[in-house]
Amino acid sequence: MRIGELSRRTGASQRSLRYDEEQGLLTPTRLPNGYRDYDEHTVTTVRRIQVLLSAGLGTSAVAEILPCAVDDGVVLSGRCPELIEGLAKERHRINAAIGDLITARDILDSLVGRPLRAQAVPSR
Amino acid sequence: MRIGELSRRTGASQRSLRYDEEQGLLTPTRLPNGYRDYDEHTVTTVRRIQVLLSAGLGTSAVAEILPCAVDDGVVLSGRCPELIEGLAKERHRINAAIGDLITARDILDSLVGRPLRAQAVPSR
DNA sequence: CTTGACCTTGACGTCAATGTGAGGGTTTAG
DNA sequence: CTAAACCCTCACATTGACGTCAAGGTCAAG
Repeated sequence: MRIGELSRRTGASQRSLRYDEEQGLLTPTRLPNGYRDYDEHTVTTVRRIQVLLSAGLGTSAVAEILPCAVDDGVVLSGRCPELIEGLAKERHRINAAIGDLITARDILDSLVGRPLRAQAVPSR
Repeated sequence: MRIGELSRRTGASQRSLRYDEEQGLLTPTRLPNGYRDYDEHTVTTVRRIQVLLSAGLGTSAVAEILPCAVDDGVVLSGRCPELIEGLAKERHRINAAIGDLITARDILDSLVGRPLRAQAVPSR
């Protein structure tokens, strides 16, 4: 599929898709006329990218992570060896961010007079 | 207290503190020599600002929210009338962000082969 | 052949929060 | 008096993920 359809189907702007490619997150083939040609699978990949970026990972981090998840969604735990360390670090960052968000939400709630629920921090 | 001490006690850079003032988040008085003079209470305020900003709220949103929480930490549910709407919106945004973070964390976990736990999304 | 929808590359603009540096007062200690 | 540690106000630089515009190729329909 070409960039327009991919954009429509993912909600990502064409600019973003080209930017993702520039950053090594996507590697579409080219049609004879030079147009980008994405395969069906890419729709899923783009959604993953959107989630990871919106979670505050940088494009470079996503670029490291992404190729490990490419194959059919199969878990490739053993591969991507020295990467796991970085992942744990990102995971930690994310847990911290979740904590911050919950704290912020509690502040908002306290302003509205909404009682704070006791609730487990969703981490491990 | 002057800006140096406030910076040390909150971890915020002096630049950030001046920026926050420029954005209307802080309104220190001035000493005869022109130096900013913060009261004790400001330490708490700055911490709140840090949490809200790191939660993705913009300075303008924080500027709206903050004055409602100023008085001794007492809950001012009734006041700040038409603001509550905006707060609910921010709350929604935050919950969505939390959801994204959890999704992202799950992606990371699935890469490491860590099993996903069933867990409640911490919202209401 | 022309119109319009689609695609290309390239480059400059934006936004928010903050870094950084210049140039210059003030206050305390020696 | 002078150095050192504070503080001040500009004001330009930076970062990341885009938006936006320019100038132009491609292709199917009429």
